[in-house]
Amino acid sequence: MSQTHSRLKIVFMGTPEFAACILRHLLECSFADVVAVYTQPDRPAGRGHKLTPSAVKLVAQEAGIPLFQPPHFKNEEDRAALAALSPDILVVAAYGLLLPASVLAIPRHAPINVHASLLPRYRGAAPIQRAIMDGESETGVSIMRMEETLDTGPVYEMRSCPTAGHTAASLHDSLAVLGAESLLSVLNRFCDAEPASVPQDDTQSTYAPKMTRADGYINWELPCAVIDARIRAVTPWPGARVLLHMPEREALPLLLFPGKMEENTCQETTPGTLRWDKQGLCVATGDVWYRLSEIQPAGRARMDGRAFVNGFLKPFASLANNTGEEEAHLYLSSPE
RNA sequence: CGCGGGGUGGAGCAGCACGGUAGCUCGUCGGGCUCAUAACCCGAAGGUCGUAGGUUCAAAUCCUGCCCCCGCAA
Repeated sequence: MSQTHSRLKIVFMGTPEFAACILRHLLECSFADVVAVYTQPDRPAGRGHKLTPSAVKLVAQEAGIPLFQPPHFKNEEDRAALAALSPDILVVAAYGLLLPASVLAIPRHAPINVHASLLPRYRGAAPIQRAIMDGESETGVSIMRMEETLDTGPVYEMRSCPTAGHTAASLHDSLAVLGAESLLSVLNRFCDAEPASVPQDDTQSTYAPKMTRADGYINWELPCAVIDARIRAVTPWPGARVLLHMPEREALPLLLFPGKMEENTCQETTPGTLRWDKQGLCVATGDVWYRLSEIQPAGRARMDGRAFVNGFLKPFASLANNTGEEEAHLYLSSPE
């Protein structure tokens, strides 16, 4: 692993946690020096609209690495500042900016990118969520040479990872680590010469557009497996959103978290119907019952199914009819 | 000063506009029933009602400051 060649001079560009994870790995790398970090300018975020630094910025600051936060590279002086760093390689991961050719041409060796999918599939902004949502059994990371067009460059290396049981959040974390490891492997080869890369087959490409709130709406008439994949894909954002309709009360907005598919069929029951017992609650889908593990009512903390039944559903046992198992109805949340 | 919702025994909630006995569904502990049970019956423990002040004969309830949590928005 140790090289007799000089260490690689790297400029890193990234913004959210996915990028921060990769940067942390890069900082521990024995054959690369991160000489500067670029990240998106601090933005107002969170309650109170406080100016918030990106995850990458925090890592860079802690490591004492020079930090740049230009809003874009349209100005000659910003490009010149980057060029002055004379990087061997530009490493980009979820930076949030489409880099112009004039910037991509700056590094001596190559501008390379870590993308969370098995290219050419799932190019674009939400590859992790989209892969889960589509029911893919496997996804992964790709290390590629950047081109002017988004996620189209030749690929140095890909590593795959199963999606089973993952939420977008957990898969994101796994892929960030996998991506970092794969990146280091590619960089290591760069110490000698630019490694081989294979062009993407554009005819096989698919696009993974950014997630929207509407992606979190659930159609209960679909098969349980499809619904489960969708809920996992939108967790934690935008979240599986539904409205709980109860007799003589305003509909309650709910955020659902991934649960478990039951064995027993619910063909006799209208999809979306909620049923609860001592263990918790289930909702009817197109085929089998889906047991909800955690629910978050509007304005409340996340809680398990039993707690939700105790506090929110039991009071209705008296209003509705009660005979052992109780039912209410869940409907799709409708777009305003 | 972006908008709104919350903090009540271990959990989830009700009670607060009309101040004055701590409620509900669970959990826990003890006992009973049962071949048995997350089932059922009986009983018990457990609460500074987020925090600091104020008003009042009296505050979970009204007023003010502060802390923490959640959603929207970014």
